[in-house]
Amino acid sequence: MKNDLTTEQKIKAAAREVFIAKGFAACSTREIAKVSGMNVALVNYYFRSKTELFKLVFQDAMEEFVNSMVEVFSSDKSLEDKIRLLIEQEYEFLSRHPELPGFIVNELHREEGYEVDGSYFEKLLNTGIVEECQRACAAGKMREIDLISLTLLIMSNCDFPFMSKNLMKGIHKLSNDAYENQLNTHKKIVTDMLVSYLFPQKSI
Amino acid sequence: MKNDLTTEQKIKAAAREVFIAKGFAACSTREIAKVSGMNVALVNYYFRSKTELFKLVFQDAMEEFVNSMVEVFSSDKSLEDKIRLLIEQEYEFLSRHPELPGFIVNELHREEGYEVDGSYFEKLLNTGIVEECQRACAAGKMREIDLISLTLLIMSNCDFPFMSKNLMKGIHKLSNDAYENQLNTHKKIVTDMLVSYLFPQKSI
DNA sequence: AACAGTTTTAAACAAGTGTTTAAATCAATC
DNA sequence: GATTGATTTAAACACTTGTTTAAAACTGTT
Repeated sequence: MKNDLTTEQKIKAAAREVFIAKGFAACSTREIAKVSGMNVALVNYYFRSKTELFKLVFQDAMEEFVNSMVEVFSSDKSLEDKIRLLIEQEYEFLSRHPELPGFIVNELHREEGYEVDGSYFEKLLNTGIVEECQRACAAGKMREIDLISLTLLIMSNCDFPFMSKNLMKGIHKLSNDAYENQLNTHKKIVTDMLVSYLFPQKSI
Repeated sequence: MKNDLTTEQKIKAAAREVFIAKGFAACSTREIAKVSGMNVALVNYYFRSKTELFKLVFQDAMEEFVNSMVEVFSSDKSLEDKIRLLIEQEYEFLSRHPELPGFIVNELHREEGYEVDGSYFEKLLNTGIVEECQRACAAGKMREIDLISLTLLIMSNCDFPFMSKNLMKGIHKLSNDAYENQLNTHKKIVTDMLVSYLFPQKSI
């Protein structure tokens, strides 16, 4: 098993599992302790408080979430290929961490609570993607669009399909497997739609 | 104020407010009682339990959520206009109930818990929209797309921008007002993108 | 083997949880 | 005005919560 982990690591791993699955409010320190196989007191011994432990878990989640995008923008492909690659990679990443966007979005929602540490995103902005988009727009290679809407377009079409799994399964009466398949075909649709919207073919 | 409401109604209204704002787990019956201005025991007197009360609130939310779409599909406009109108109306509805999709998606997520009562969606299917789409596809008026992906496309691009408000505000360091404005311009983008994807211009 | 420091434990703490009880208040009927 | 029923109340219930305590067990060093 994972007996090579330290107690501290075991607790943090368990906390991540439980926090992401049920959210901050819906789980207890005792549950985290039980999942980690450790004593309740150890949670506070290593992490001071449930809240402090949550902050760590949330930060990690946020970093993973953002990092999955940074690589792509750092590559030296064309802008169109970057978008294609980004969607591809996001769907791959989210297949492995399907609960992550829901976790982040939801915990950010609960009473303005955990503010977003902007530093996560500076990394993303430092890839030069913003300037690249501006240049592409100016050169007429890409549709004029502000960065916020671009972010929204991509995240909406990548994250929401994973977040809304149970809702979609309910609406269309789908099994787990059926929905996984659906996600795969949806990825292609989203790629087509976004690329053809952002990089319209010139009419002759 | 709203003193014309019965005690039962006051409690249910308060429960809705608190449940939607913080989620089932993060709020207590005492908080609901306090917000409603009533005694704790009355919550159980009228609704048997916190869980039972939640089910009522969730059902109502679900119904509102779905009803906002049914009207549009029942109208006698062209399919393209229905899509346009649907997006328009969804953004308008979500401006008034911005926390609704997040509430639904998130509470459905928590441990497979509340299954989706399919009956909500039968109403939607009974509008004949499915057949209309199939006919439009067959006639080449609309891109071939399955109903699930169509649902996903529309909901992703309508709901996610509202659900991710705090995340987006954090990423792009926006004020509340700035984000409200952003939502307005995003609505147009989404409409353009979806319509031109679903109803592509024939190449000459 | 004795010590010091860290790690782990069971137990306790006060505060908060959902829910119930039994008495008090209210409203309407006779 | 007494009686019945529904409504409201404060108090209590047993249990869970996050956190702390103080003792135990373990570690490595002398």
